Amino acid sequence: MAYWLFKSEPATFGIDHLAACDKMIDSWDGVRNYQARNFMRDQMKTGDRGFFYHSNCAEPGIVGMVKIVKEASPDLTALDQGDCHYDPKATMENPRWVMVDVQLVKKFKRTITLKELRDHPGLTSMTILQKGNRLSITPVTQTEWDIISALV
DNA sequence: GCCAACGTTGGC
DNA sequence: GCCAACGTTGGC
Repeated sequence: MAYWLFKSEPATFGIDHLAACDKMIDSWDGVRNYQARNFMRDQMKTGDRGFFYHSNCAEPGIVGMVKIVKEASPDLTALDQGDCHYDPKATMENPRWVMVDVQLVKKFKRTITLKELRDHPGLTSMTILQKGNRLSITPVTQTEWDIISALV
């Protein structure tokens, strides 16, 4: 089983949005970055776990845990001209982008803040903490997962 | 294939 | 709102 970190802006789609979904399941669509797409397409398996991270907000940090309940499938929002993630280069034959379905496992009682993550000596090599990192989906190691889980 | 210009991300 | 860092685009 692998571990991941899913970044999202709470103003657009936060953990409470996921909690409000039917069975607390939603498609992680709208990803328009090849590296992030490839993680979903090539590596994510049903049963994998992920942290839910809030970015671009007053208190950035990890706010909960999700699991993958459906592996990669075409992200059809790319074909929808009315969707804000519409991609004119996507076609039925080659949808170009994929999504996975995630289910909320747990909303944490508090936010594990970005500062807290940065200050932890065991997390210095975490991808999300590297300078200039902007990927919305990043792998998390077992060690990082365990450390962060213990902070909750 | 190079690379300048541009758009986006995201912490602060 | 600022701005550093990065990805994408498109002319050549």
